[in-house]
Amino acid sequence: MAKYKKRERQELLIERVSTDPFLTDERLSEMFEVSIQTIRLDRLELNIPELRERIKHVAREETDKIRSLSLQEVVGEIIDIELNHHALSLFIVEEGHVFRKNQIARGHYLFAQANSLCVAVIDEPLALTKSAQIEFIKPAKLGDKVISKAVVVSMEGRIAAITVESKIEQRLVFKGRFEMYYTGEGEKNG
Amino acid sequence: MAKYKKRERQELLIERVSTDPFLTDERLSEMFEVSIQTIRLDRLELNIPELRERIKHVAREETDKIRSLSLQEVVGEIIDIELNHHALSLFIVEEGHVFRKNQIARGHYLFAQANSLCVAVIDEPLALTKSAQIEFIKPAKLGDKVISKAVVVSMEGRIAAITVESKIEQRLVFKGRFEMYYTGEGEKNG
DNA sequence: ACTGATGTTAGTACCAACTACTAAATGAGG
DNA sequence: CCTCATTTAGTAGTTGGTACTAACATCAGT
Repeated sequence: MAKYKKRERQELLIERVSTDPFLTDERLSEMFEVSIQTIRLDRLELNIPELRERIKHVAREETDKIRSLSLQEVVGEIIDIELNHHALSLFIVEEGHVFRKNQIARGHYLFAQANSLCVAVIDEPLALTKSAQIEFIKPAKLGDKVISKAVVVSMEGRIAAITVESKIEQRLVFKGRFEMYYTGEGEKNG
Repeated sequence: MAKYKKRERQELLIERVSTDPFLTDERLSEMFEVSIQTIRLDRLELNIPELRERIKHVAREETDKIRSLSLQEVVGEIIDIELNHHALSLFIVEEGHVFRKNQIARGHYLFAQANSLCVAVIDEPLALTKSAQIEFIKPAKLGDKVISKAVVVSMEGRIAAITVESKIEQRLVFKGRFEMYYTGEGEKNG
């Protein structure tokens, strides 16, 4: 019994095909040392589509992803906002955001969430970060839902001061104080 | 002459196929009201591969993008490093990094470059950002090459202090002071 | 009006990578 | 030994092509 049992083989098959969708039945049959027909029966039972359909699917999916990635301009989803006063956003920690080793989110994603929120809360044509003091209190992990709240403390002479607090299940994980530079209609008066 | 001339048709063909790689010769022949053979001759002359190859190409390209995006773990390319002392990285501002309105790079990308560099320069199994004070001195624009330099000032009691300066053509655009928390082999002794 | 070049269409044989189906061989367990 | 599950073999048909040959069609120039 050099080969696998049906059950075993099918589990491995799922894994192989999902990590490399470009495998033909022929290649797979060589890998598992079974006939092509067996592979086809397996795919049938497991509802795995044929090579071409898999590739097509990948191609379709990925053209979609390009869109959602250029929308990654803003990190986190804004769930409440009152311009020039405060704003709330939600950021869910996904695989791409964490260190593989320990599943902890890279700091710059938490920063990015806070920074995006600061840009969004300022109701002016131009808003750029001027400076920030930030603190990472607890690490955020894969799957965590981070709620970030920005509060505008003051807006004077083209500089807004904003405080941000990010929490996971009510626990503070990040806080920061941002100074934003802005210009806009009011510029004529100043 | 309801149809197009050869020249015209071929130009349109390129456009159609590049905007939608999923078109079969049959669909294309209907669109241009010519025979399938004509479409095939056109593809041959224009070096346009067949449907399946086009799809495969898209799929491959995009799976690469995913990889390079999850490799976006580190923002910027490290060009010189001496562990626990200093490190240099290059970050080129691309379309995805800027505000569409004014082509200015979002602050969190400059932060991410600096932050990644701080993580990289610490030669310990775990290194997390604890706090940072940062300043954005001048905006970085589309196409700019940002060189970031991190210098480790001290490493004591699991906390490293690092200063970072980022420049575009010798001009300072960003600076920051990072505190990194780290643990490693030395943990047993502490 | 005839000739030639260019462009278009038709048709055949072949390919990869399948699906869908039937049928036979093999194995492992009771 | 028998039996049921599993595996293999083999055939016909599909899609979306390549590669090639041959037959038109069209128009331009002489």
